[in-house]
Amino acid sequence: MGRSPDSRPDRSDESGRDRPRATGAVRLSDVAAAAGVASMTVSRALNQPELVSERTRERVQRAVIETGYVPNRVAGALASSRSRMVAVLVPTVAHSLFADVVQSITDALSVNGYQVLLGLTGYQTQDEATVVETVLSRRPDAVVVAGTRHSQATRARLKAARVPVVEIWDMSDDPLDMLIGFSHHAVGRAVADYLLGCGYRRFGQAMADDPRSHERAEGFNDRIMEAQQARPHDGIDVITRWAEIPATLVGGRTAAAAVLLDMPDCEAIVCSSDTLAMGVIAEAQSRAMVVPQTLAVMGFGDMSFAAATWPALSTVRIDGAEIGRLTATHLLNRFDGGEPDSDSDIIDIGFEIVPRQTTLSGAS
Amino acid sequence: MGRSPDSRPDRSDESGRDRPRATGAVRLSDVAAAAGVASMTVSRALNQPELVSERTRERVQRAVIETGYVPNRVAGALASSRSRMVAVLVPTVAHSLFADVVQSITDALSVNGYQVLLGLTGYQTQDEATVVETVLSRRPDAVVVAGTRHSQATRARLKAARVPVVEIWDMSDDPLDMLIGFSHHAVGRAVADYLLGCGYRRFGQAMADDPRSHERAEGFNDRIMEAQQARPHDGIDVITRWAEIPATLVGGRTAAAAVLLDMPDCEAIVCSSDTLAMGVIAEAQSRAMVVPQTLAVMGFGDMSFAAATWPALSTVRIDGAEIGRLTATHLLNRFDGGEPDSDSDIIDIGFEIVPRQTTLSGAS
DNA sequence: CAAAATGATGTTAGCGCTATCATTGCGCGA
DNA sequence: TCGCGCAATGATAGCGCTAACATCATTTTG
Repeated sequence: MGRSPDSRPDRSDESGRDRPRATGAVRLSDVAAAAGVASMTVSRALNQPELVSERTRERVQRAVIETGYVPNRVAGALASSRSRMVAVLVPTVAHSLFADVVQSITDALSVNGYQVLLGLTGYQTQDEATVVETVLSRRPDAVVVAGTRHSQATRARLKAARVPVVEIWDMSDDPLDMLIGFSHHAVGRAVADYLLGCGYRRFGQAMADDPRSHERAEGFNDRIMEAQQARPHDGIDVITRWAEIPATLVGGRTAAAAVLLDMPDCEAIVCSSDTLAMGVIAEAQSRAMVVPQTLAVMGFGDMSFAAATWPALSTVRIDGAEIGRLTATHLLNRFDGGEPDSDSDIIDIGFEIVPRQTTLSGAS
Repeated sequence: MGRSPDSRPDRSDESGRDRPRATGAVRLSDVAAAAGVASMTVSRALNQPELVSERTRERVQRAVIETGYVPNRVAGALASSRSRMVAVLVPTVAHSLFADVVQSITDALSVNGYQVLLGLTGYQTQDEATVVETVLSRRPDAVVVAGTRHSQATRARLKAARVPVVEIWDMSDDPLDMLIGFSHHAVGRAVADYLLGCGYRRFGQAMADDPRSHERAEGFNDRIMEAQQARPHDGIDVITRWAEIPATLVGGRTAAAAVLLDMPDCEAIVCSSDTLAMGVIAEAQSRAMVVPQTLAVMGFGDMSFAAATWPALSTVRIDGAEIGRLTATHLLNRFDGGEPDSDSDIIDIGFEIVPRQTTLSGAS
C-alpha cells in the first residue's frame, strides 16, 4: 500500500519522534521516545500505573520530568469521552451562600482529579438555558445546577447530555436526577411559626425578587393565613415588598420604607437575605425605631457578619458547605459506577432558625 | 486503493452518515447530512458565519435545531488549539473579595464566549504548583492567578505554557506577563498614615497569616518606624499578632486578646480583613471597651457588612470588580491579536481608605 | 509437557472537530 | 470570448490522546 493506514508514524524507539512538532508542546510520544517505550505505555504509566511494571513506571517518570511533559487532557477527554470536569451553575458567586457551595464542591472534587467549570446563570431563566448549552459543549462529566425550576429547553438539554445532574439549593418532587437542598417553602413556614411564637402579629416582608425568595415568601404567607383563620380577631397580617437583585443594603432600606409606609404598625420584617436585613435595621435606626423592641428583623443565610452586627441578627442558617460535600460525594459515587437510586439521591439537608438579638424571643 | 486514506468517510450528501455512532451524541456530520452540506460548511456556519451564504446559513441553523446539536468544544479545542477557556486561580471564593473578582471576570468573558475554569489554590504555595499543572493540562487560552509570589516551578510552568498570564490582586516589579492589582505595602503605609493623622500612637495588628497580609503589615510597620524616628518621644509603637486562616470572627477576638495582653494601652487595632475587625470589635465590647473612644478598629476589604455594622467599620476599599473587568478586557485584547505592552499591561488600581465610625477622625 | 492463563507492552484506529488547500461557479474587464 | 479574481463550498489530514485488540514472553495447570 502506497499509503499505509498508519498515516501518523509514532516511532517510539530511540531513533526518535518524526512528526514535526505541531504545537510546540511536549507530547506523549516525546516522553515515550525519551523513555524508550510506546506512547501507550506512557499513557498507562500515568493513568493506570498498576498495569505497568515498576521498572517501566520509573523510567517513564524520569522521562516526564526530563521533558517537562504536561498532559493534554483536551485530547485525553476527546479520546476517552471523559473530561474529568464538573460544571457548576449558580446564579452568582458574589454572594457568600453560593460561594460556600462552590468552594466546597471544588475542594472535594479536586482531591479526586476533577475540576470545576464555573457557569454563572444570573437570576434570569433564559440566561440559564444559554449557560447550560455552553457548558454542555465542554462535555462535562456531570452538571451541578442551583435550583429546580428550569425551562423546558434546559431540562431537555440536561437530559440529552446523559450525564449525572445534581440540582442543589432547593427541593422538588420531580428532580432531573439527584437533588440536594432544602425546602424554601418550609423555611418560610418555619420563620412564620417562630415569629408568631415570639408574639408578633403584624409582619412585613422585604424580599429580593428571585424565585427562591418568592417561595419562602409563599411559605411564610401560607402559615400566616392559617394563623389568621385560627385566630381571626388577633389582627394578624402581612404585606410583602420586593427589592431589586442583587440584594443590597440600600435595597433593604427601600423595601423597609415601603413596608412601613403601608403598615406603620408593623412589628417584624422578614428579609430574604442577611444583607437586606442589615438595610432594614439601618432604616429602622434612621427612624429612631429600636430593634427589636419597636421592630423585629429576621434575615436569611447566617452570613459571617450576622452574628457580629449590633444587635446580632436573627436569621436562618443553611449549611452550604454540606451541600457541596454531599454533592461531591454523590457524584464521585456515580463516576465510580454507582447506580441512580431515588431514595438516597434526594436529600433534604434542612435549615436552622438562629434566634439572636433582632427578635424578641419572649414566649407568646 | 483497498484502504482509502479517508479512513473515516464523511459522506455529506443526503444518503447520510455512515460512521456508526460512537458516543450517542449528535455530531457535526449529522447536522451536515441533515442540511445537505459538508461538515466543514456547518463548522463555518457556526463559527465564522460571514464566510457562508445566507441561504446555507439558514439551512444549517434549521438542521442544528432539528437534530438538537450541541457542539463538542473538546474536539474543537483539540483541532484548533484554542480552548476558549480561561483558568482563574484564587486562594478561595468563600471570601467576598476574590468572589467579586471571579464574578466579574466570568461575566465579562462569557459575553465573548469564553468560560472560566476555576482553580482554588488555598493559601499554600505548594498547592498552587499542583493546581497550576492541573489547569494547564486543560490547555486554557489564558491563566489568571492571584498574587505575584509563585514558586520557581509555577513560574516555569506558566511560562512554558505560552499563554497570556494575568497576575492580580498584588503588585510586583517582575510580573510574569500582565499585572492588575494594587500594592499591599502601600495599603499598610496609607493605613498607618491615616491612623497617625487621627492622633493614635499605640497600635496593634491582628493579621491573618497569609503573604499579602504580611506585606500590608510590613508597610504599616515601615511607616510607624519612620514616625518613631521623627518623633522619638511620642511613645509610638506597634505589635503584631497573627490569626489563623481562614479569617474568622473568633480569630479576630483571639488576636485582639493577644494584642491587649501584651499592649494594654493599645489605642487602635488594624486588621487584615473586615471579618477579623468584627471579631476585634466583639472582643472590645466584651471587655466594655468603647469603640472608637477606647479602642479604634480598622478593617480591610469594605465588605458588604462593613458599612452596616454598629459602629460602622472604617476600612480599606478595593475594587475587585474593576480588577476583574480590566483583566477580561486585557485578555480579550490579547486574544484579538494585541501585543504585549509593558506600559499598559501593568496596572495599579489603587485603593481607598474609608473612614467610618470605628476610628476617630479628629485632627491630630 | 502441551495448553491455557497471565502480565507487560505494542499496534491500530479513531474521538469530533478545524486548518488548509483544492475545487467549483460566477461576474467582470480587456 | 477568455481568463482572472473572488466567493462559496468541499476534501483531506491531522490535533494528542486512549479503547480495544494483538503480540509476546512467562507462568500456571491438568
